[in-house]
Amino acid sequence: MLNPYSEIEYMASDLLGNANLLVVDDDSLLRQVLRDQLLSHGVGQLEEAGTIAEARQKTVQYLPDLVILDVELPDGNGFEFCQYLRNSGFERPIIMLTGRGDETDIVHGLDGGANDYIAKPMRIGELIARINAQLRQYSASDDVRFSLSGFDFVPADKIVKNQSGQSIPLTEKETMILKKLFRSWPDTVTKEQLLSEVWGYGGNITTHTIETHIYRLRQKLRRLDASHLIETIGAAYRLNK
Amino acid sequence: MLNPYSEIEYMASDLLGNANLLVVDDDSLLRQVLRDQLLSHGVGQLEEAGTIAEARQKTVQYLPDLVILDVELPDGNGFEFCQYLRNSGFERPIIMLTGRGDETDIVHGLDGGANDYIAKPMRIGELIARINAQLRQYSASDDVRFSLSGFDFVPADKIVKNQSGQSIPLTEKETMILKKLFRSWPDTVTKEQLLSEVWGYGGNITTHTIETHIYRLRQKLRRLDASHLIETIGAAYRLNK
DNA sequence: CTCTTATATAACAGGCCTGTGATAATATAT
DNA sequence: ATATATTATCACAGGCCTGTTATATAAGAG
Repeated sequence: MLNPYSEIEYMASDLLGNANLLVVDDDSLLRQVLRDQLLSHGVGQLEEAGTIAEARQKTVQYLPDLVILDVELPDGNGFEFCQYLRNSGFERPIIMLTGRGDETDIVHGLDGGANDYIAKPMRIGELIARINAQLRQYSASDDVRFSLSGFDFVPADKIVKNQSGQSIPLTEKETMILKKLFRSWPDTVTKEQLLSEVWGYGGNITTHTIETHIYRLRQKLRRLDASHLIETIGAAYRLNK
Repeated sequence: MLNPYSEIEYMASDLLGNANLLVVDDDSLLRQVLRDQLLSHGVGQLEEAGTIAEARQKTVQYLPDLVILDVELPDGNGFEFCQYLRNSGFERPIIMLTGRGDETDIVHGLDGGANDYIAKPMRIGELIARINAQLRQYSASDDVRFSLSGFDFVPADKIVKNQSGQSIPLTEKETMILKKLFRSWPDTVTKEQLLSEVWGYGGNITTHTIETHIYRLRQKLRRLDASHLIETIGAAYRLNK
């Protein structure tokens, strides 16, 4: 094996269920079908837009985790909106959808910043799988952001925010621990897991050090009225909704 | 705009040219076609494998930046090899290739850890675009690794290595600066760019601070016989091959 | 060539991060 | 209920990180 230590599980870890999707398409019938299918396949939340203007507004309002974007829209085309989103700092996955399966379109879409491109009529299972693949990749990206019951965690900035807009800076270690906790949610994370994930194999550290770091994290979270966020489950920790 | 400050360029930044691809397919004719097409489209380096055994060996030997993987192979199937790679800690993009365009296969492939899935016969332009899209995403991921003329830089571990195996730890700021330099290569990076990228808009910092950090980086690099790596170009810095 | 400006090098010091020791509180077992 | 083990809380101190100040060197202008 290339790396015998990292045993990565490509299991569910319910990415879909925690995802908030935005579907942009002018065909309201298709939107209806997508809504039914996606929600029944476990998508957490779903917003819809029929025009680019509407999509722009909803992107700001809901900051979706992933955008499904049709190319042909009444007030413009999806390629331009995709690039607009990218230039606005929107880094999350965009899956383009189109009736035309032209190679030119696909290249155009992908080179314009889309993450994936599916031709209509698309198969719902494939769409779900591609959505999952995108969410999985994004969750391992540099600029991932986590949210849980109103609290935002931005690893790249090393801060946690609450709904009131208060934000508290985290240290390096605190950020790594919290990242592991968020990524593992709703599962628990043992101290041994934290040891190997955060400190690696060179870390001559006892589990007591972890307890101290958790204590400090809780202190900071308390200042955001989120003292309940980290709960102890036996010899492990877990994020609490 | 969602974020008026981040103006991301989805331009070339020659990801393809610096990429080392591994093509796994038992059809040697197809491999030949792919080789010709990919290299003529600017792919930097390309390795080939006709069997899983061979693919396994070449993955370890060359650590390719991206794997193009056929499903049907003489000594096993691509799905299993894909999962094997993931369980071995291989995090880089895998694009699966298959004659069958069954939805089941696509779902199976993507859920098994593949990043993308293309049905044969594939169009070379689409393949290139999808390769580019994957490389782009990977370059923004957590576990990206950079290499330049024998020097390895692993942002996640905050270390630089040379061919002799010597490695030197970097500080947070040094890592961020080096990451920006590698990502921008072969372009130059001005001090203003470093200011906004590394320190952001709250940083009450003069450009002189950057000069000091570059100095410290060069000191460490000198210990790896890589003193030439960072060169000064006017008011900017650049990585030197 | 001289003056001016930009960059490189070096040393300094405050501050934050982090692991550990010590004690209290809580959970678990017998 | 008592003893034992585990976890939480708090204080401490060494060390590393980082921005700044100071000086030397190099580059560029006129």
